[in-house]
Amino acid sequence: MSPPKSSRWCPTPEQLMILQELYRRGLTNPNASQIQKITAHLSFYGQIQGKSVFYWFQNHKARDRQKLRKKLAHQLLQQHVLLGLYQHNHQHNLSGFTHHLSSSRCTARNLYPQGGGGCEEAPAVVMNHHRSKDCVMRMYGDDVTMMIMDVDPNFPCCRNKRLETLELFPLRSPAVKDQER
Amino acid sequence: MSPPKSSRWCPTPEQLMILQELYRRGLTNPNASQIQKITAHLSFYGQIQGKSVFYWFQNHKARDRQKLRKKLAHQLLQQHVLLGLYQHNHQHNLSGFTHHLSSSRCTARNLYPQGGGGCEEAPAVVMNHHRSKDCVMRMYGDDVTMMIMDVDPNFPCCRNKRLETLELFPLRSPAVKDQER
DNA sequence: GCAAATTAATGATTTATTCAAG
DNA sequence: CTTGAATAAATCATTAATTTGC
Repeated sequence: MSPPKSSRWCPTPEQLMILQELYRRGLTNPNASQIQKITAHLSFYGQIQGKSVFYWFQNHKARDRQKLRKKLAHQLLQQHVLLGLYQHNHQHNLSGFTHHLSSSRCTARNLYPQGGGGCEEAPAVVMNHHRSKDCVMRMYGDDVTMMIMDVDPNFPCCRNKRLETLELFPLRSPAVKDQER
Repeated sequence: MSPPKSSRWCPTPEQLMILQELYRRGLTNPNASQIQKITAHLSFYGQIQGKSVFYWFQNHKARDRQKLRKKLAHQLLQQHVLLGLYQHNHQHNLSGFTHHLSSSRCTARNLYPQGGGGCEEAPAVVMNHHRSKDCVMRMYGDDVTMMIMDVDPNFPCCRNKRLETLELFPLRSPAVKDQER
C-alpha cells in the first residue's frame, strides 16, 4: 500500500483550480509571503511545498508570455501575408508559421464546401492531422484516414482489467437498464 | 429526395446506447483497434466513421469531467465558507477529509500516476535555492525558507492594486454569479 | 399547431498541458 | 532545455430542443 511516491509535486484538482484562479485574478508574481500563504491553504488538499507554488507561478507566467508572443508574431505575419508583403521568394520560409496561422478556421470543409457537389476534385492537401496514442488520423477534406499503428498492451491506462477482455458488444437482453447519470 | 446530408454524424439511439454502455463500463479511452471494432458494430445501425467514435469518447469524457469539476468547485467553496478554512495556517491533520475530497474523482492519470492516494513527500536534504526577483528561497527538505529581499515596484503586473492586499480566498457573497461557459 | 427565433447539446477542431526521453 | 507523444481543455459549428408570436 505504499503510496506512489512521486519525485515531484502532483497538483490535486483543487490545488490547480485555486492557483489558476489566483493567476486569473492577476497574481502572477507572488512574493514570499504570498507564497507562504498560498502554500498553507493548498496544503489542505494535499502535500505541497512552497517551492512548488513558486515554480508553478514561474512556469505559468513564462508559458503565458510565450503564448502571447507566439500569437503576436502570428498576427504580424498574418498582416504581412495578407498585404502581400511576402509575395515572392520569402513565401516558403513562412511555412512553419502559416501552418499554424491558417489553421484557425481554414478547415477543409470551409475551403472545399461539400455543397459544391463534386465540382471540386480532391482537396489533396493535408489540412490537419491528429495523432492519437496508436493511430494517426489525417483529414483530407471530409474524409479521414485512420492508420492503426500499434496497440500497446503495456500502456498504463489498461490496468483496468475489464478492459483487457472487454466485450464490446455483449448486447444481451434489451433491458440493459440505462440509468441516466 | 436526397437524404438530409448532414455535415456531421447524428448518432442513432442504438448507437448512443451502445456507446454509453461501453463508457459506463469503464471504456473511456479506446485505442485505435477498439475504435475500429466499435465503429464496425455501430455501422450496423447507421452510417458512422471511426473519427466519430473517437470524438464521441473524447467529448463524453471531457464533459463528464467538466460536470464533476463544477460540482467539486461548488463543494470546495462550501467547505471553505462553512469551515472557515481560509483563515487557517498549516492544518495537516485533515488527511481523511482531504483524501476524500481530492480523490473524489482523481481524473487524469497524470495527476495520480499510480492510482494511489496523493503524492508522497519529503526529500530530506537541502534541495536547492532559488533567487527570485524579490526573494531567496532555500529548500531544506520539506521546508522552504523565503527571505524577502525586495519588491520591485516597477514590475508591470504590480499596477493591479488589488494585489497589494490580495485576498487569497475572497469568498464573497454566495451568489458569485457563476456564469456558465 | 407551426415555423421563425432562441437556446441548449453535442459533434468536430484547434490549442494547451503534461510527462519524459534525448 | 528541447522535443515528441498522448491527451485534456477550449473553442467552433451544427443540429436538437425549446420558446414565442401568430
